[in-house]
Amino acid sequence: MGTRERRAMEKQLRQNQILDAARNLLFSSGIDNISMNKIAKHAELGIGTIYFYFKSKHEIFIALQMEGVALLYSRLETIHKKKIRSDEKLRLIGRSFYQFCEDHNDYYDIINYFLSSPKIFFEPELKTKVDMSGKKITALIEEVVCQGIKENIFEKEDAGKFAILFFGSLYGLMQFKKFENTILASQTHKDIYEYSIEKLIKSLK
Amino acid sequence: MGTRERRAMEKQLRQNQILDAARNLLFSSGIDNISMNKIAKHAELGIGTIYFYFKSKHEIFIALQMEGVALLYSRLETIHKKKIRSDEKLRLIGRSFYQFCEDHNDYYDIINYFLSSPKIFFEPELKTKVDMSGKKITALIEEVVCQGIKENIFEKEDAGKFAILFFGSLYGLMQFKKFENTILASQTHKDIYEYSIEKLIKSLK
Amino acid sequence: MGTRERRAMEKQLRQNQILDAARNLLFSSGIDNISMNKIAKHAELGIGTIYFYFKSKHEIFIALQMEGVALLYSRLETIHKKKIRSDEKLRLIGRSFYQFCEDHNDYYDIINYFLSSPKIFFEPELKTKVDMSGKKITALIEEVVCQGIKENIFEKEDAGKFAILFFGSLYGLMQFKKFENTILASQTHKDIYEYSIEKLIKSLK
Amino acid sequence: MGTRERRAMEKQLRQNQILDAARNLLFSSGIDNISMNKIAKHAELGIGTIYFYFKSKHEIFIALQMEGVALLYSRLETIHKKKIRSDEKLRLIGRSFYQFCEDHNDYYDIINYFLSSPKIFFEPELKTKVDMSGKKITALIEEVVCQGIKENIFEKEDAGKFAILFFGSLYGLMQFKKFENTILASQTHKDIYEYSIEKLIKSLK
DNA sequence: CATGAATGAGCATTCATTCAT
DNA sequence: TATGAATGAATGCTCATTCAT
Repeated sequence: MGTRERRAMEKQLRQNQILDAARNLLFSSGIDNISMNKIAKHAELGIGTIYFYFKSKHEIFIALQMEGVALLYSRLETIHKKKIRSDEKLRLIGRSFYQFCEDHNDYYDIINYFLSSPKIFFEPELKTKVDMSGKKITALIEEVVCQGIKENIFEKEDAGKFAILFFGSLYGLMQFKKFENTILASQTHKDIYEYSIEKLIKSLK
Repeated sequence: MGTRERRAMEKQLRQNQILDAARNLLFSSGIDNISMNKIAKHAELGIGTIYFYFKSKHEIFIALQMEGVALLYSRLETIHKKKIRSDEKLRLIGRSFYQFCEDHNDYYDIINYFLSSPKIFFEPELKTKVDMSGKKITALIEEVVCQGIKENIFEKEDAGKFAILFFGSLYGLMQFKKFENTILASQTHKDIYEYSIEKLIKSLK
Repeated sequence: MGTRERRAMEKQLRQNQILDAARNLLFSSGIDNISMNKIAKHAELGIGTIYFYFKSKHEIFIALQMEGVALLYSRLETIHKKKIRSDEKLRLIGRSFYQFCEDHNDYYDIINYFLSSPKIFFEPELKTKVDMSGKKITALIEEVVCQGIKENIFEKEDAGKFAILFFGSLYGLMQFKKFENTILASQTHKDIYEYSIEKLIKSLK
Repeated sequence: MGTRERRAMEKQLRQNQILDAARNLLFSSGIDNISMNKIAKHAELGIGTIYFYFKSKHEIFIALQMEGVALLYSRLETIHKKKIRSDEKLRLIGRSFYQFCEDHNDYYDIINYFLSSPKIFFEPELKTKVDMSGKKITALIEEVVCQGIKENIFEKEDAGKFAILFFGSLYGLMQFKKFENTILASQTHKDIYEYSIEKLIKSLK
């Protein structure tokens, strides 16, 4: 392995080291309690070093968000690759998103962070990056719907619109998890979520 | 009017004065730019006085959130009172929520703030308050659905669950507004939103 | 003494405490080594307290500058009040400025700071404040010149212009003090300065 | 061309490359926004490389300052070479300095930076370098005055002293440019400057 | 020669909150 | 009731410089 390659690898390593620290922090103290100095301390690096690898805090957040979306995407992709009916795929996708949010509170928080932050907040360049990574998710859902239409499982439909409805709805519903003991009263959040998946799928038929 | 009553009224007055200032600030500088000192200056009161009437910043935010929800509720209520078919009611409710978000970016931001902040964030007491105010919204939707079922416009249905699906979905979809030029690509957000309303209503039939 | 008066006095006191700290720091470590945190530590106050009394670092600098100019002005005023010929007054003013720079290296540095900082640097409001304080100096010189003209000591002259030439020249010359051992070579700076005063005065006759 | 010479030339080249970057930065973002890292990036060189050619930021600044002074000097020299009366020369020199400050705000700022920084600031060695480059300016003026004396245009005079008065005055007056709308009130800065040149010249006669 | 990763002190400023009066 | 002075930890970020490779 040449010097250059080793250098590149080390650079990658450091970046991961920083991202690891940030992710840990995110997980343990919530998104509002991450600061660059804390990340540095956690990563056992000088604060300057952090800035050497990431231009700003935003950039770290975005890297994390993209990690999260990539992880979610890979889960959904696995489902998409299965040889099963499209309606079943949608069902599994819905559940998979739920599971993802449960398993990765950290990534969920950060995706949420981007989805819910006021409109103009990130520099356009970064925003586009984030958005595009999100687009992969809805695109995948769209494909599933298209497939279902081809298979005559679903009615003819604007698959692109439905994909956004589907993902947007599930995202919105996830937020209600925190109302389990108040608004939701007697119902469990999980039940409502499952019900919603079915309802949405049925609306395609 | 007795002393006690006058006292109570004055208290109410002061509280409103503070809330007015906070609301103005929220509107003019965004949710991230509100500080207690700024509120005090705006309200032309001492900072100590603010803390006399609200014991924390959270409390002020919650009061504002409740205002927002109340405003939204009153809009929805107006619709509910109309003598129209339940499906039309749902349609109008959906649109009304959209309009509300457009008209009251300030309240939208603050409702969003509560809906999207990490799970354990507020003292339980305050949280309950917030949640309950939100419950009124879903309860109203539930009523509309029940009515529709009675009228045989909708199929028999778990109205409570549907209400949450309906409101959760629309809320989730609203967040995608900011992707109008990226994820949504060729579609307008408004179209997708309208499409979603119809889809959801249809799923009841 | 009422409460209000005591309060006002205490406020004044604190402000002076802060300004004292800043002035000391300025004197001991030069203008580039003053930071708000250092001022706070020196003043034995919390950093927040500093910001309670002064909106920004600029404001402290400006307060200091105005102190300095006021001090210089008072020295010049004393001269102006004397019952002596105007040419002698100018001579004393020139020397007085020199002495002032020697005695108050700290104030000299800060006046210099304002005089030599790039054009657009301060918020207009603050800039005006500073400028106006400076104007008093040139206005006083102008008066002296006018008086000299009336007394027929000086030729008829645009006193306003000359005042600026006079003060500007002396200011510029002061900067050359630091070249005493290099550019100035065999001459002493003081000699050149004295020579310049005389030359400028003579040019009025 | 031997190896050694080529080496020397390459060195010169690199230095210029760095200086170019620094100059550009100086011009485009002002003296307070230059950092070694920025210079490196601009010059498309490693930061280490910069430090190989200049051992500190000061050294770069000094190189730039000397460039500036050299440029000013060359302008003045052109005037000095003309076959015109010495008084006219002084007039043109004065105007030329004014024009130089207007044309080269960047160099003006950096010359100013050296002229106005607190006394002991640079390592003696560097300071001497800077000072000497400045000396050339006053020496040239001195020559002009000497010539004028020889030509009997000017009275017998200590030309060295006058040169410093002349240049110091004009430098000081330039600083007042920024007060055009405040202290200077109704007068234009340019008028005052012109007036001053004349006054200074007349004082020689 | 040339590189660029690493440092960490330092910066100006903000802010929710407390508490003596 | 009402005030507002005081706090100090915390924030994101910059920068000149070093040094191992």
